Amino acid sequence: MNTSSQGEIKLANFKVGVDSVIFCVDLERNRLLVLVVKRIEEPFVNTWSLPGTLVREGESLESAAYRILSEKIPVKNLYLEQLYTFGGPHRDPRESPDSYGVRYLSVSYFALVSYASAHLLLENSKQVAWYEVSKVPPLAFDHDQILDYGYQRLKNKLAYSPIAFDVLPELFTLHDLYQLYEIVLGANFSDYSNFRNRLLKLGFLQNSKIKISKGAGRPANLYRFSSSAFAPIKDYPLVFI
Amino acid sequence: MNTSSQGEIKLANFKVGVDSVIFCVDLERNRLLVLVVKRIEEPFVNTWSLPGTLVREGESLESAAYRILSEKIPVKNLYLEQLYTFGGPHRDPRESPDSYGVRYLSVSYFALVSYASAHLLLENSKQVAWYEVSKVPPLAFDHDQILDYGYQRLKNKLAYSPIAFDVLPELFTLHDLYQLYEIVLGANFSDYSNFRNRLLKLGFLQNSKIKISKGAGRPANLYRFSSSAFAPIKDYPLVFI
DNA sequence: ACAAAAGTGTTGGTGTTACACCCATGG
DNA sequence: CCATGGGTGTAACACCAACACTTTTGT
Repeated sequence: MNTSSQGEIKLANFKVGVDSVIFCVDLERNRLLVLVVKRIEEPFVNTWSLPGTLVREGESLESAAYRILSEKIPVKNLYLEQLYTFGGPHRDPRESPDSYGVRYLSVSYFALVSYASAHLLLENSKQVAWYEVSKVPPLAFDHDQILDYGYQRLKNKLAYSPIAFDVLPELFTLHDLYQLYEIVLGANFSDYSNFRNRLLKLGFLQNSKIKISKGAGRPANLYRFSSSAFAPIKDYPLVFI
Repeated sequence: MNTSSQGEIKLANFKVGVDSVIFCVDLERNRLLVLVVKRIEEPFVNTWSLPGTLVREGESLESAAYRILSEKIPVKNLYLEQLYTFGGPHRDPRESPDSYGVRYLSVSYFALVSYASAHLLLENSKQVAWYEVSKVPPLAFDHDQILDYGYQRLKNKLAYSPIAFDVLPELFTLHDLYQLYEIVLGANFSDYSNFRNRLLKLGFLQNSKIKISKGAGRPANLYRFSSSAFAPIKDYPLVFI
């Protein structure tokens, strides 16, 4: 960072926004949902957009991300990570010449939240909504692009990281887990029996021996993610698919 | 991004810096190098740091990254991608209370450049240097962290993406390619014969049938990366290791 | 008894690992 | 003719996809 002070060179001044792609897997109705909010001011007033906020004094990027999240849903049982930073000029219409040349930069975050948290808000105001990923309307700014990017990341993360266990309940059946993967990656992403064998062979799923019945049929075992059993293998390249 | 206008809430104002982790593989001496520059002003004056700059008016993040790059080396034959954005408060000492609360955010980029480009600069001033990754001195700001992050990314990219071919010469031997991988990933990352078979089976390496001799021993075939043969498979999950 | 849900087993095929071996050239 | 650098082959094994099958429950 050098500030060579030749006559005409001026540094840009930025406001920094944090926009989040918040996913939620609805296991009851087999849907992958993403959270959108309706803009209440210009630009793009009344257009759907990703939930976001501008970073305040003394606030970190991640805090800002958590702040908007917590305004919408309980911030428990979630996975959050930084996605990408979009910072080109002219990506925000507010960057008009008459606004003293202030630029708007957006640091995007990607989150996966538990359905239990999420559906608290399902009946909420008209300003906030969960859309199925395949049915999201056109979004404000470059948010369509950010959403695509986040969706890709979600699919990759699911294949290589244990993020599913951040949003499943403490105890879950292997069919729940399989279904979560199916909803995100598409049906036939893998044979159930092979999926099951692979996961169990990795050794971090603990059979609680507690049984749970879902109508007719053999009751399923409830499993638990054992972070202590996962710790030693966390740095190896694992594939969960 | 909502600008709720309650009394005391103030948005932070940012300068945005772009810092790059620039790697270069020296095939002649089996070293992985990273570019560092000596700071010529406060803060951290005379400390080594990653090459960076503050974003100017009308300039995109990537342009800024290319700008510093091009000051140091020819920006041909390189791979560049965004790494991570560090934006917490207090990461930059310039954020003192008397500087009107301006925050410094850093968008980091990661680059791999060809050795041919890089060594043009090897004899340069005392302000710029290539260090072996394992011997980099402590860096200014949080640049040690950024370097670590970039090194990780380099290793991952090499395993899953054809970035090596961006920095190898047009024609190269399979041993050159293997050596490049060895330097970055460490010796014994894979058996040579297996590495070779895997790469050839992927089908995008074109044998030019031109032979080249390296002292005694059988001459090696020169290969060429065929981007047209790679295109159809680029979206599949490939492993090059 | 039967259908539904969960869980187990089998089999052919493919990929990977760790080597040993063969080929072409310079000195 | 042999050391050197380059290239090929292969046996054992692990893994994986696909599918059939068994077990346990509710009605």
